[in-house]
Amino acid sequence: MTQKARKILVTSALPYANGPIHIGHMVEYIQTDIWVRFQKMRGNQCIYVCADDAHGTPIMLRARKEGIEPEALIARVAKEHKADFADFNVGFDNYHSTHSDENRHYASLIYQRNKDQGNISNRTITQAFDPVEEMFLPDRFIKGECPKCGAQDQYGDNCEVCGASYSPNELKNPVSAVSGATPVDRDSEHYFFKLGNFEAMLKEWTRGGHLQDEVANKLGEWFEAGLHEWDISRDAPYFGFEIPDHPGKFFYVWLDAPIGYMASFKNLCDRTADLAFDDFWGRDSSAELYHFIGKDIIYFHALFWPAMLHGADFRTPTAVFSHGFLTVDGQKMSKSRGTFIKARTYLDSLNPEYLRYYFAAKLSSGIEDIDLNLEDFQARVNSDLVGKVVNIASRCAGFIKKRFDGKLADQLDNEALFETFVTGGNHIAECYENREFSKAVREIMALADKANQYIDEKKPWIIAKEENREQELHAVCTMGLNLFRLLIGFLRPILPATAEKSEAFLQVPPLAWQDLDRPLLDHAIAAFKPLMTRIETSQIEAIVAASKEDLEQQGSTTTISDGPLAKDPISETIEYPDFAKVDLRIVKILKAQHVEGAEKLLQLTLDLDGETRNVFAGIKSAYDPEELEGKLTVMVANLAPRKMRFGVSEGMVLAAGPGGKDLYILTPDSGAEPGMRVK
RNA sequence: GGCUAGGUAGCUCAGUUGGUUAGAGCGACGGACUCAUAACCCGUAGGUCGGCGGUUCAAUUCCGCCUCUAGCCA
Repeated sequence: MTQKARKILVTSALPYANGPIHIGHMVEYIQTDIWVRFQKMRGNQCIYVCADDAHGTPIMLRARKEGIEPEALIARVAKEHKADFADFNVGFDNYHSTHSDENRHYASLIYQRNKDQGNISNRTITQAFDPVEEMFLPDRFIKGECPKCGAQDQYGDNCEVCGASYSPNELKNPVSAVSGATPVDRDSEHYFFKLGNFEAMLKEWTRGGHLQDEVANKLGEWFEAGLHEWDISRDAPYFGFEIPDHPGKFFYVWLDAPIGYMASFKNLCDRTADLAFDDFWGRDSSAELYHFIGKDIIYFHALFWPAMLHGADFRTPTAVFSHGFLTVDGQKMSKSRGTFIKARTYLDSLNPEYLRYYFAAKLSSGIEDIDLNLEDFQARVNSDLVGKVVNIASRCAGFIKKRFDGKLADQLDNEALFETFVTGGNHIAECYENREFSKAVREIMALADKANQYIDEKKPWIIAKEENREQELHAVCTMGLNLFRLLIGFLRPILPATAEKSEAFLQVPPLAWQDLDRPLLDHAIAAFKPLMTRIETSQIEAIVAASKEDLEQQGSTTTISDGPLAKDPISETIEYPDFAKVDLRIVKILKAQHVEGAEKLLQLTLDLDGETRNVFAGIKSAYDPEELEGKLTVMVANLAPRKMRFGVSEGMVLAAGPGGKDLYILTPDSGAEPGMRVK
């Protein structure tokens, strides 16, 4: 099987340079790295580049807040990012920055070529402007009351409480999140990328096998809605590249971010012999180009990016591979639960190979989210890697060392079994190629089980005690170690450091896939040293605890301005008669049910000492109906009935919290009975 | 609100182009073994395949509605 080596360029999405890498990010870099290492093991030319995404308003403001130049901020963050990736054994061939000469060059070139082709337009738009800071405000830097539900402290594009989407100028009492000033409208000329010019090209491209089916489905939505022009400019002050010939106007960060892939590759070309930029990016390039991304940024990579490239006479990607998000113990990563785990926090306690293995065991070619279940993580790594795989070497190595002077026999005990492994390897390779890592892992572990069964069947510890069976013992242990060698070869893309240690133990050069169909015979090996140790519960607890500490530290440095009281200050003072007008009563929740078609509401039937009330409460996101029934709570009993879309609501139950899952209804102390007044 | 995905044993996941007893690993329980990092081997128990309705001789699998989880809506 002498296949011609493929030329492949691979990227992961560029991490944003205003914060640390966390384990959610690592899903993508680990997934990509495994695929790249596999390709390299297969003998292909595979180049993996990435960079920090260093531009934009958040970075400018963050630097300002820290009292440093943006360049200093991004230099510091780049150093941290590189260390995190290196320590997770992510083997970039180059890691660059979007704030680089190469990127400025390609951003300007792509802009200019598209402009020459008539793909850029300009017009004046009205935007919110902070008169104190003298800057235009991105939507997420404007806060105010939700125009639909009145919730406080909502961002300029949508409400976290009721889920409504709106434009920033609809917010009530808007304030700039930068200065606290009230924004004013101001006109500015902006430049737009005419995505509509590429409709035919994109329709063909998105259905042309370059995307996963579910992603192509999702994009159908955009085509139906019609392709809008994309605003690619921002006004000064902005940290980014000034648009050629338009002083004071800058490229929007999302324009030059994907161009960072090219810039990083160019940077590598410039210091590598025999690596030519055009071979990979020229319109007629025969090389393969793959982008690994999260499902949240499909839009940019599957529409704007191919269009920009096409419009600028560059090749388009061979494929864009999207993956899902990481949840921890079934929920979004949470700082308060200690599951918002930074890469560095993990590395302080645990071997990166564990997480690489666990992610691999969960990753498929689809875009489903994957869950890091901490208990399962520990059990699975200990059982699969330590108990099964590494143990195979451990249980054979001693005999070889003590009885055979560290030398393997010149033949295998069971060639058929060895062949089974080799054949299994073909399918495992297919799984890697198709990014079905969880399938690959399942098959590798099934083989590991077979290896342990084999050893158990042969019982070398019994043979060793009998006379005249030296040769048999030698062959069995040689067999065991050869099976181990294949397993490590198969796992090498996932566990590069463990593979390296194993290669040192076996005294062989780095394993390539093509080496795996022949056994290692008549060969001296080194003394066995434990390759990997078990995960202790205390190590996981340490990570969770440290992640909670991070939160506390953050809390103290950003002063005390983050609590509920700061977000929603105490209202103006009232007199007792005002309060007395509100008739609060204890009620029993007789019945709670979902309301068909309502996203936020539960319908409650409340018992008020014989009288029943029908109340709609916006607590669906926080409570299951079953858990409410039978509970006592507090209601405003004399609130005027209000007609809602789903019926008349006769009062209001009291609950605290910012919204979403964080809503807590009030419960009286035991002894209270329905109908009692609260005062 | 619209859309794209997902909801299968205690946990993590396979699977079913609709068809007799729905699978694996881990965990639990029982046994065996001692070469090995209390690892490994053999066996047992565990599931109204998210809910309701429809199509069908037959649905976990197809269709509709509902519900929960995640993401996107330039």
